[in-house]
Amino acid sequence: MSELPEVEILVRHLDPVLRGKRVRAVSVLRPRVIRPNSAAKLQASLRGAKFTAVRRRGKYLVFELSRSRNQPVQLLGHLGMTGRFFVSRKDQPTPKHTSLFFDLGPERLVFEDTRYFGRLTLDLTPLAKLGPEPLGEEFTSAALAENLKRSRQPIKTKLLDQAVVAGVGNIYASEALFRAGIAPSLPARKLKQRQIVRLVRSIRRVLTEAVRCGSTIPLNVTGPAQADRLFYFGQASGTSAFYEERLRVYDRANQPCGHCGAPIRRIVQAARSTFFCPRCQRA
DNA sequence: CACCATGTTCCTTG
DNA sequence: CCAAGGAACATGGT
Repeated sequence: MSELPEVEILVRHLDPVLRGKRVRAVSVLRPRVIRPNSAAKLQASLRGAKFTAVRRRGKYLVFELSRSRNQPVQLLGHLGMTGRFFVSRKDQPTPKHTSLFFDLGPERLVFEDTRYFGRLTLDLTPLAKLGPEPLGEEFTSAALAENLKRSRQPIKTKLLDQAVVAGVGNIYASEALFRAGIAPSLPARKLKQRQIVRLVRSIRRVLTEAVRCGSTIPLNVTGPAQADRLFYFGQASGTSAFYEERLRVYDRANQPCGHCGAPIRRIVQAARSTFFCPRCQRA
């Protein structure tokens, strides 16, 4: 969960379901998720507001609502590592690690998050710090080159910087570098122009394929609210294998590279796992 | 018990 | 001031 493609798919499901629904109340079970705003402030701002749209920016969900007299409110959501949003009937029990839920009348919008790294806030300043959308036209090789040219950081680490490109996480950073044939340890400023061009294309391709693949996965509705519209995906037994088959290097340490047969290696960079083919991605 | 995990922010160090 | 590294956040799986 929770790199750009997963958030994109979630947003596509949530948008038509939430549009027009009114927030009757907000129940905050874990006040820390609302940092830095207080729970009381969020409840006061959202009570009675109506969802008008749900969109995505980087890995953030942006909930747009309208209060009385058409006053717009925006709410920023981040899934962290394990966060999930889903809609279920009010008579269904909420899961164990529910951070918060919105009372929508007969239904609820539930924010479940096992590790509680996720966030929900009225503070929109995180959006201002994000770099270009990788699938938008502002993400060009010239823009990427500008961001890489002064950095000695390994390119893999640099791709995780949301100010460089918004939405790439640990899985797709490894995948994009594999497809571009670039060693993850290469210092960012050492990339040649043609490598940067290839990297931009690889990032776009990897993310686009993931969104397309996720869109075709039947939603996994196992769980406490089986009959309801739950937005789990890529998580359950059946769908997961299919979903992860597309990943060519991530979590494949010691398995043969699909291109050359050399064993995939796992290294640690900036305290995160990186997977790559030492033969297809030479330093 | 040890180590690992899809993310971000804050603190320290150079 | 900036870049880079590491801890912290919290819980569960292997």
